[in-house]
Amino acid sequence: MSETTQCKMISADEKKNLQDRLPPLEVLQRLSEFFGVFADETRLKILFFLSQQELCVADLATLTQMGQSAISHPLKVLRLTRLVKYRKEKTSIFYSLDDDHIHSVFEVAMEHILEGDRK
Amino acid sequence: MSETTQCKMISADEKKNLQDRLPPLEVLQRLSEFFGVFADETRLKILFFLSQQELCVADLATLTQMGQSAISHPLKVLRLTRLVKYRKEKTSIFYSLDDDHIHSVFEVAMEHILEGDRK
DNA sequence: TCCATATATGAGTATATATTCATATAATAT
DNA sequence: ATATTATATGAATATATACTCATATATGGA
Repeated sequence: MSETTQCKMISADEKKNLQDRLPPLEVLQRLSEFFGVFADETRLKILFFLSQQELCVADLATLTQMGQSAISHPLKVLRLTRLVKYRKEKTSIFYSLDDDHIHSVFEVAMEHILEGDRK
Repeated sequence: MSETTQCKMISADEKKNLQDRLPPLEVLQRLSEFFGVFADETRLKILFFLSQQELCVADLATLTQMGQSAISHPLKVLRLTRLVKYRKEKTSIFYSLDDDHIHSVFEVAMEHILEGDRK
């Protein structure tokens, strides 16, 4: 914040224009939160398995070879961000994906990664 | 890892099948790193401004109202992940976007966020 | 050559986050 | 009722990460 550098290749008008077009902070916050959910290997594994089929918590723990609590916590994050939904059956809780966009998100990400490999 | 829960609604065959289809850990790592880059408001601001036009570091600092170092560090992350490119001109360094997918990434993310609002 | 400017980098710190452990809750079965 | 099973949750800890400050580098001009 306290800088001496004053390059300003852009004019005051351009500056104002650009700043005005910047999405509101609230939107930026929600965007970064959204991406943050995908920035974790455990949650990615869960999302992958759920993209294949509906699964209960215990099975997700088995599949990921992680503890039950280590699955419940990320599942809560996925619930709160509305990426998964669930239904109860007896004492089990079955989770499934709750967003059509998830596949698109992965596709774009994979494109970027694969493109990097080509270079 | 040391759990007693053994729900296993899925069979041993299903389990093996699902685990085999899971993308390799290296891919999952790179995916989570990729998303992690977008999980930061400062980097999102930088990416937005660069989506509008090529800019030097000092201008990015002015636009974001952050210090020069606070911009250089995230720029390094964006460079290493190949999301931005740069060119030198005298003592300035001009950054610009280096990935066609970025717009798609944002579009999908915005769709999710807006959909959540509707509910 | 010496100085000024623009940017990069490393260390330090403060904060966020993932995992573990222990425990709570909720539903079922005996 | 009590025990059992599946899941959720809170606290604690360990690790990662963002920002600040100080300094280094690199380029151009005097």
